[in-house]
Amino acid sequence: MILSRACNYGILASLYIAKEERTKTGYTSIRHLSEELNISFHFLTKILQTLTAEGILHSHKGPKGGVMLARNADEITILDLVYAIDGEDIFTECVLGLPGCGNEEPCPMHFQWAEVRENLKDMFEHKTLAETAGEVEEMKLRLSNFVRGEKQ
Amino acid sequence: MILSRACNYGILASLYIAKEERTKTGYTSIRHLSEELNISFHFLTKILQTLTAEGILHSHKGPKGGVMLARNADEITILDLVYAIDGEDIFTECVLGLPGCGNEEPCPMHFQWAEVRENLKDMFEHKTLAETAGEVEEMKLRLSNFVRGEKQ
DNA sequence: TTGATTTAAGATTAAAAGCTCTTTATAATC
DNA sequence: GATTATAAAGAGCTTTTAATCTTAAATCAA
Repeated sequence: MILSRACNYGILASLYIAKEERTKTGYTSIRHLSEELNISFHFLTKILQTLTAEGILHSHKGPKGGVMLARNADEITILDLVYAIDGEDIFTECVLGLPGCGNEEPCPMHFQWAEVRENLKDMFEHKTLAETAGEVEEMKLRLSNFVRGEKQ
Repeated sequence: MILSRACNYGILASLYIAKEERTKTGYTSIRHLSEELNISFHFLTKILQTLTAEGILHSHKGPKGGVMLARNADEITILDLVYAIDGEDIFTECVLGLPGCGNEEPCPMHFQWAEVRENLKDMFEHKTLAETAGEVEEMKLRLSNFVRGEKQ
């Protein structure tokens, strides 16, 4: 898998929050997110703690607490989430795992891989939460881990 | 990491074998491969067993034994190795990890990801061992896990 | 001010990936 | 035949990732 499971969950949850915030204000509880998306509550809590620490979300304890986007949804990209959770390694690592691979000491796939990798990065960078959450709503795209029919 | 470590090692070893076979015939011992590439002998043995079982390599026990390419080097692509070791999952999996994601029930990144993924697959498919091993030799590209100067 | 609700934090467990060790089977050479 | 070199096979250890459990801290509302 190209992204870690934590990163998958972090993206799905952030998209869900962005979608909610199109019509309501205030915090979204992690319990609610975990139920809607079918993600373990405690695991999701940890992931969202990371996003909070990275300044992408705000959190609030107590009743009516939860998390919300710390910036405008069109100022947060999927790339921001990937960086926050998985780091930037996937955009710098050698595809054959050679330490120190780069333009100076390239592995046999370095230049081709660098191109694909750049496309991947562009893809993540051009997807804002605002735009993507909009698509999710208009096109009724999936966000949850449920398979068709299994709950909603 | 996009490919497993086992897959990295399998590719590096196969390229080394292809390079050797440009000038010599017969088997290349796994011990030799593991020393040249700085890869654990037992681990590499297992990986190459898989490639042998998949019909990509031939093996031979006893003195002067080892492994050799089972087909002509221009008839083996890096994609063949990836399929044999990691399977085809990375070319079918959802980038957000949603089960059953596809054209019918797409996740919010499905179509963009499908494109990047196809580029990645093309990249692996167009790299034959013959061509790549040639480049390694002509351009003195790296194959081993050693960092510069550490043995060479 | 007490109780309920919620995130924070850290310890623990489970599963997967990566790696090592030992033994066995086979083949070549002397 | 005995010895040595080699791959095959499988058991088992280590590290990383994923997930769970427990307790603490903060906040709100009655």
